[in-house]
Amino acid sequence: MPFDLGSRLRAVRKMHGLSQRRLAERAGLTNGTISLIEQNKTSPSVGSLKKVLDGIPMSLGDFFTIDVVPKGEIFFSSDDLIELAGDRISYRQVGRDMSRRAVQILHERYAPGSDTGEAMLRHESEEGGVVIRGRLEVTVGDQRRVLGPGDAYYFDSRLPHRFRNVGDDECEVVSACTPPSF
Amino acid sequence: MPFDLGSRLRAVRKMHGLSQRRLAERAGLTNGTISLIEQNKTSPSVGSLKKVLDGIPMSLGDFFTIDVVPKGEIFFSSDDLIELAGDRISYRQVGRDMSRRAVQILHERYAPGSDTGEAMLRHESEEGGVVIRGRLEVTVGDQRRVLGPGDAYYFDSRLPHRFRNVGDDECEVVSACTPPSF
DNA sequence: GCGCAGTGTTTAAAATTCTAAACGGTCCAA
DNA sequence: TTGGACCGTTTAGAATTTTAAACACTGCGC
Repeated sequence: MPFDLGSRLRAVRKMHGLSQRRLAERAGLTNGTISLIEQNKTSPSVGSLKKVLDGIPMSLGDFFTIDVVPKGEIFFSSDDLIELAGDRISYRQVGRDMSRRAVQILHERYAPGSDTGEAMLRHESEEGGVVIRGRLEVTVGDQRRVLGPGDAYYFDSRLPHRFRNVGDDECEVVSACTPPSF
Repeated sequence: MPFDLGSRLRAVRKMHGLSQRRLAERAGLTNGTISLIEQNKTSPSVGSLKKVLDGIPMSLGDFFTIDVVPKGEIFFSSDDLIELAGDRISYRQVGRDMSRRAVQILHERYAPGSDTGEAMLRHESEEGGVVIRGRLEVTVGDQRRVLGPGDAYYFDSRLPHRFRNVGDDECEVVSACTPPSF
């Protein structure tokens, strides 16, 4: 039961696109320290680890709780959506087992070239959506894909994520956020 | 934002009824170390902290995530239950806002003198119940109370807890556990 | 080829944590 | 009151982490 803190830190750091030196600078430590920690050659003090995480930024609670490898699928092709509907109306579900994942559907539009920027991590949040029109580039952790009409996404919001309209036209998306606000 | 690891450890340790020496022994450290950590006079290495938590036992994730002071009420008098019912049937809810707390109701009986012992902590669990007949001693963290007919409890299962029938007769309880199993 | 800027890694010395033992306190029974 | 058992705290020295600087490697422009 050796807790693999090194790999965990390395995964988190790379997900945020930081080098050892850049993270060390932001954390107020040296790059050597980051290297030793990631190789499990030292066990950092909680204070040092907190400094490192402040440079990401991420809380200690999230660091020890978050799944380093995203569980379940992230991307779904248009055909992968689950049809829940009757005959007149079509409800197509993103993701399979949503029993533990209460979410709320929204409808969004992105002007050409618009960009959400890198979003902060939040605790206990999930989000998903479907692209209706246009081309949307979705980045989740170290995974990235351009989605077209009919494609969809679903992921744990604690992973860093970003949306960009990379098409020439307005982009229309049906998205969902959690927890449900009404 | 100095993370008050010392107070957190002290609270967790006391909830489990351990002295610094007893915890140190179980963790394979010295009592002095526990003392220094709890006073925030040193910032333990993550390895040392893990040893300490193994002696409790508790995971690093739980340690940094758990609420040291239980949120919300724990105990409810008979009058505090929320009536949800119609006219013929009475549904009385334990606790006020259950929207984020999906649980499952059970029906239990305790023979005189029976005792669950100290239960392990589990992640992401909640439980509650109502005493129907008899007298049930409920211990949650550092709080303890003897409940009679009509009284009830609700708490985060990650807190250590214990049930004892302290009466001379069988004790009947309607309890609930999470997550729902059907 | 060369230089340069960027990686991650290693190592002796400085800084910090951890141990072992002592200290002072309370409580309770003899 | 005395003793014993337990409690949390403190402190010098041993063990570990962290630093600072060097090392080795890759990719890119010239």
